[in-house]
Amino acid sequence: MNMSLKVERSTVGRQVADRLRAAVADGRLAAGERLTERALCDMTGAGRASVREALRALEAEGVIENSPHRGPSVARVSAAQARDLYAVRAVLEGFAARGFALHAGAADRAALEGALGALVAAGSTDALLAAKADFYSALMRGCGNAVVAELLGRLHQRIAVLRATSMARPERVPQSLAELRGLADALARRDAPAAERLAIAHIRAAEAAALPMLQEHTP
Amino acid sequence: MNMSLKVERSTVGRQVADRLRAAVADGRLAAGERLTERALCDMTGAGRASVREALRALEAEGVIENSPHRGPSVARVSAAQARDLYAVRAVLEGFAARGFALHAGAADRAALEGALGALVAAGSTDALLAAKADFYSALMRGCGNAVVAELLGRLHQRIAVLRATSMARPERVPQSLAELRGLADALARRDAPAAERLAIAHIRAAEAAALPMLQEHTP
DNA sequence: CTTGACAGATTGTCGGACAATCTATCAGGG
DNA sequence: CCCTGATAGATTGTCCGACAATCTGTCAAG
Repeated sequence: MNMSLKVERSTVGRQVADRLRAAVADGRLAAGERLTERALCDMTGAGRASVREALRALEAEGVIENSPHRGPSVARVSAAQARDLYAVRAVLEGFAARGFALHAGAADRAALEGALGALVAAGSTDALLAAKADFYSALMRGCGNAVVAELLGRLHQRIAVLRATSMARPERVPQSLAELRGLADALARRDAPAAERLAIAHIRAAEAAALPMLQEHTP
Repeated sequence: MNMSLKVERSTVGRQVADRLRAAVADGRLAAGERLTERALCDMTGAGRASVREALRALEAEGVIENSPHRGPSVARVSAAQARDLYAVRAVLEGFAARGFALHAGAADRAALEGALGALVAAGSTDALLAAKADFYSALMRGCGNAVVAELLGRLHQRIAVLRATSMARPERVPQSLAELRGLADALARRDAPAAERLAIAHIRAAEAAALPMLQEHTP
């Protein structure tokens, strides 16, 4: 049998973690905001044990920071940290793109193309984000390296925090789309060097668009 | 003031995590071994809350695996995972080496040279491991990217688990030392491409020495 | 204005308790 | 004999309450 139906055992702690993650990603919890356990208990209805569990998970992901006896707060991403974050992401995503070009299966290639189609056809912002997630999901599955997939997942979380502090720039969407199409073409051609180069260029462009917003806030 | 005297607030949970980490790294806890909270409480004298906290941290680091209602167990690293682990480590460490070559400060360069000196002069295995840790510590500080330093720290943890399952090969020490010296030379020359190439080659060699041990255990 | 002590708030940690769930053992049927 | 199903034990997930340790802000004294 090869049916991978993971039952996705959901515990309260994980639900709380998911809710907090989402709240941070869409800006309901601002960067630097302090989170008291009591408040989170009241907010979620969960007990302190579950809340603390969620906080540990988020802390490990880098979404929140915690110092003993002072309490956790939403991670504040400095300009320097953001630069480091994007640099590492570029390296890893370039590696993933190369891996996909070299040894991705037919299913993952099809999924990537499908996501790209949904990407260009997306009407709403939500649809666009969903298609983007699908695109990256296919890329990660097809790159043949579970570790890089895991690490990039966390980096994306942290960058999502960052993106919530700056703001969305709809004017960059067409440019970003063109970059992704170029990447997808290289992947389809199995052109590993080009894929790596384009993936890195894509991240660089995203960084160049996002960083200026931060420079002002963190002198 | 610029004196970074971090007080290293130690909580019981972190102490337990450190002890478990060490126990896994040196093989006292074998890969795949199940860990019951009760046993850990008795072993460490800490309460369940602290033990669970430590378990969450180790789980996030990839040192242990956990599935709800079944309990945690020491992570079992398959041959495929090990391959992925080394591949990502090579990419990241190459990136770090490049960064160090390009913009490391004098202090970090001196620390690297000092660690290399201690490395060749090391008499015991403990001294050798300590010097190696110093070497990597200097490399991470000098690479100018805190994110890659953090990620590599975790990867090293996971690889330590792996190394505990296979065994130490003292016959590779001279070869490994020569590789590190070559890397240090390239770093001192500020030769970024060579540094990246040598760092990657070093990881590849370590992988080639470690992987065969795993192939047999995980068919 | 700086320094020091004080009080409030919050976390770290423990112990106990109960339900939900997993695992292994064992009886019964084909 | 092998497979299926139920039962019991063990373990985790979760809550509650409690107390000490520590941080933070306020306020008085110099």
